[in-house]
Amino acid sequence: MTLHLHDTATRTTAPFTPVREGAVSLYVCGPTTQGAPHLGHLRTFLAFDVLVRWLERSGYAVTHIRNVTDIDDKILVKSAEADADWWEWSLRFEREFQDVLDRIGNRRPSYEPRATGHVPEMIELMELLIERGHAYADGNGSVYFDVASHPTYGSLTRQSLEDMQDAGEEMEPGKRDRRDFALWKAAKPTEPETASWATPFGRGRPGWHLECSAMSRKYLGETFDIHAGGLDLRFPHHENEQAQSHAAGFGFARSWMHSGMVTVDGLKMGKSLDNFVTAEQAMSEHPEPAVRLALVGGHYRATVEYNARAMREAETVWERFSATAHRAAELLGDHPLTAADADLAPLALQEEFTAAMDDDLAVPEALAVIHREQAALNTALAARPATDVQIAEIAEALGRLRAMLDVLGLDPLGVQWGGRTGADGAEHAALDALIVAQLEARAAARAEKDWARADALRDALTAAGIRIEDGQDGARWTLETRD
RNA sequence: GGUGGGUUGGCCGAGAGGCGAGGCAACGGCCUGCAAAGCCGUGUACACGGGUUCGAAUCCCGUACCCACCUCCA
Repeated sequence: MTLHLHDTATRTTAPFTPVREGAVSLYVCGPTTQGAPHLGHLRTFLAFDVLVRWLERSGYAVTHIRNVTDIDDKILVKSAEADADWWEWSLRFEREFQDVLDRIGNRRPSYEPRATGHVPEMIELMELLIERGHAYADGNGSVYFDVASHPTYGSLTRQSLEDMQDAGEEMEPGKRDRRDFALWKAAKPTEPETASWATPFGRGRPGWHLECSAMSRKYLGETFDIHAGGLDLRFPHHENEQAQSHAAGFGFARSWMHSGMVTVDGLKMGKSLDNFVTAEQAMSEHPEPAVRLALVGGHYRATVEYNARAMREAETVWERFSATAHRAAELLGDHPLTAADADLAPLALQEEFTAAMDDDLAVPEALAVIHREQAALNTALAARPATDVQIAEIAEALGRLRAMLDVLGLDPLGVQWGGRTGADGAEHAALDALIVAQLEARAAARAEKDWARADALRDALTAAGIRIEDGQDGARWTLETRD
């Protein structure tokens, strides 16, 4: 089986064939930097991070573009409310997004173009659309897309113009049709001067939809492979983008991928319901890889519910992955496959894992394969491997486990999650010396069958957050990460 | 009103006509001085009502309920 991906435009899952052999051009709608990133943002960017990882693992060179909408109505409103410059406000959250995505192990895109840096490209596109009869300037600085001029408008979301719900509000005076949308928004006298740019149509600023058409064209070309984003962007944003680009004569996205929403109590996380959990909040309450697992463990198109119970499960599962990998690494010592920067790319993956990922990134099935590999490795570790052959088998199993987990961004021994020790080297060594001394005292007590003393020593360590596991070759310790 | 998606065992979550996905929890066992960790075992679930079929969670018809989008939204 080759890679199959689901295209939300056709609602079919079909073999993936890129425009250029061996290369994939991907455009992901990025954040509007108006506020702090929440789990919904994380979910979407994580979903497509896994896509990129899998494409690369499959041998494709991926050009991953994710824009930053660094100017829009809300940015202007909120920054004004906070008595801050809009550009400062915007950059502040752009940095916060970057920080949070780094923390959760998201690979950075090839490029992250900002809307404000692409005004000339947008002007060019507007001129092209006006020339072709699909857009008009209202004379006051705004430019609108003429929906009626584009017969296939609505095709992405299978909606007909007639059935579109009437917004009911007052229509902007310059619009010919209520459903026409702004390509360019006229500057308002109340807005700061820095928030508008001169154009042949008057001063104004980018409309939300136009920037994506302009930037995807600039960096990926007039036709590219995949356009991705959150499910809630399908309409109007993606419908409008497609209308602009098609009307301009571009091939635009050959397929669309949309990630499912994050819910709380069954309802979509969002500002209006005030039920959103910020990325910062989630990651301060739970280990980053657990948050990642919770968001990435379900199928990317399915809704994922965020709650304490789900997080507890994610933490448990992550700890088990991590514990198995670390136990194997301890046994293997300085083996090449225990290194944080070990090259996992050449390692063969389980066939079932590959088949699952190739089937529209079926992560739940892929995880089942990982769990099986993990159980096998645990069993092998418990069997006191001693011979070279047995050790080599452990190494191979560890390599397979790491390689599969790495596709999901969850390699417990990788650089992102702290590598071998999970702690700073010097501190860890000092702690280890102290604990080992306690464990030796406990071993002595146990040898004398002084269980009270042995248990007291263990209880003291447990109270300090140190978990003791007695193995056949003595005790090992780990830090208890949970409360 | 329009357009999509969904309803699977205590919980989460795959599957999509016949071979018990998987995970978490629970219970039992092995191991262990005890514990922890690990391993093994135990659950006959597919919203409801009809129908098709030798056989349906999976197909068809109908019903109910939930969610998303149609306004800014990852």
